[in-house]
Amino acid sequence: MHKFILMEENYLTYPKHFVAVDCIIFGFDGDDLKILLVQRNFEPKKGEWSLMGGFIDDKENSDQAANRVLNTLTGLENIYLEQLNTYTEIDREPTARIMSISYYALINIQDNIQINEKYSAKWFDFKDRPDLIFDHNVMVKDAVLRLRRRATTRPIGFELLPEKFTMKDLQNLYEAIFDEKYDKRNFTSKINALDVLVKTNEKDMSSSKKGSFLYTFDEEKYNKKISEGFMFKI
Amino acid sequence: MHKFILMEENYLTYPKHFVAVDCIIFGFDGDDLKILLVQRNFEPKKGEWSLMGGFIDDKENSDQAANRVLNTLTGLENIYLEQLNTYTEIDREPTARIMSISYYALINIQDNIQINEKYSAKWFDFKDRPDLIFDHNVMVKDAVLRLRRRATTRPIGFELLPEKFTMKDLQNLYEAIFDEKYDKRNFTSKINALDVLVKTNEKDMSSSKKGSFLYTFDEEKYNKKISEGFMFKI
DNA sequence: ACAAAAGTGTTCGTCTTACACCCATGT
DNA sequence: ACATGGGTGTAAGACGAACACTTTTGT
Repeated sequence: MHKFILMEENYLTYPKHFVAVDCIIFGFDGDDLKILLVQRNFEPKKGEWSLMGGFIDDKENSDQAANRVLNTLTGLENIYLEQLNTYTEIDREPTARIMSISYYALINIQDNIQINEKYSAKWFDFKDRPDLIFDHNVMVKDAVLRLRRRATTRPIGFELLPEKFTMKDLQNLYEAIFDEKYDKRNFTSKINALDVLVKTNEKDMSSSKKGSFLYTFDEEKYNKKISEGFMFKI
Repeated sequence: MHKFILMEENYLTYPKHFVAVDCIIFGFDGDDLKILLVQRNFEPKKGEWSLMGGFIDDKENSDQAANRVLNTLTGLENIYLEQLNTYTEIDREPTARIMSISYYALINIQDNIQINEKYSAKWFDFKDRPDLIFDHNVMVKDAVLRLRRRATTRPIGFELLPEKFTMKDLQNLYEAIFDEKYDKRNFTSKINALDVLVKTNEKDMSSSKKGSFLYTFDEEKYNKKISEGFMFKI
């Protein structure tokens, strides 16, 4: 039978635990959804692929830890990060009991990122990612579900696309996230109905002879819509 | 500048933390959404209202800890519990740094619950709950958002209603969760379209002279629908 | 002139919403 | 007989899904 441990006096007699964060880092290159993974350079499981993680320090909260980890790996600041789940199985890592709070990040690959070489990190096609250590596969599966939910709730492109993008880019992004194909006409009119994009008069000439118009997000309108609680359903 | 703490060798040099669980316990009495709160019987904030919580032991994961806490308070087993967020602000409690993983529970108040008297717990109308200690108000706000999301994704009545219930009960429950009123005819036909209820030939005579039919959930159909990924939108 | 991608509207069916009257029964 | 809550259907509008042709321009 289990010894009772409830919130009572004498805090200090209770056990303490290692707590880490692990980041599921999503990117988009215009065609495919990507995930940034690191190759472990220490035992156990040295050489295998894993999420980028780090322990939480005494002087930071978990959001700060996740930002720090991400910044150490990519040099980026102010990245979109969202807490997901906390994994607490006793034997989830073999070395010691370590709880882990997962975070997912959305980053725009085009911001030329200087990946810290110390961590042997690599972008993988999401659909073609390697098997990961420990429970990291589960974390990734949970994260993509959240990403999809988030994408139905708000147009997520802000974070994953460059400042200017074509309608095709945006459609490719949604198709990559949901692993589905959409009709171009329906997609366009749904996006236009949202009324959060601004059509610039520049064209991207790289993909066709005709060229396709570039759009930007109207951040103000977008934030207004969010605060009014709109839902974006593809 | 911050000292780097990343996942590397020498796990044991990293700091450890207190980690607790806190339970947001929802109930439904047929009319109103309820929340079960406990009055602290120790300092700090002795006498004030809070969520029921407890520290995570070395030999249990957080789900088990949440179940234990809930069981200690109510004597109930196998309650629907779902992990929510993890709160890690350094000063979220004044005594020591304690991280807390929140869980929400759905319980059917009619199962005559023997609340452990040691904890001076009390059911409050959700809309009329007292101010809570620390960041527990935030936890509750986050929890009700999740409850609403969950309720749009699956008919949640299983957990919050007694085995047999009237259509009115179910409507009252959804109205309580969303704090909105629905049209009786539309509600009924939407529920019927879901095809997960079984109409018994018993009536509840307590609410009217005519009496109203009692329903049960068809658990098999319900699980089948869930696995097919249906969405229940009110 | 042709190849290759961009851009654009309409129709049909389904779902959502608004709305009001009769029913069964106990008193 | 009447008061109380229970139970039911329909019409109008909004929304989602399916679908194909014209435009532009570089080669």
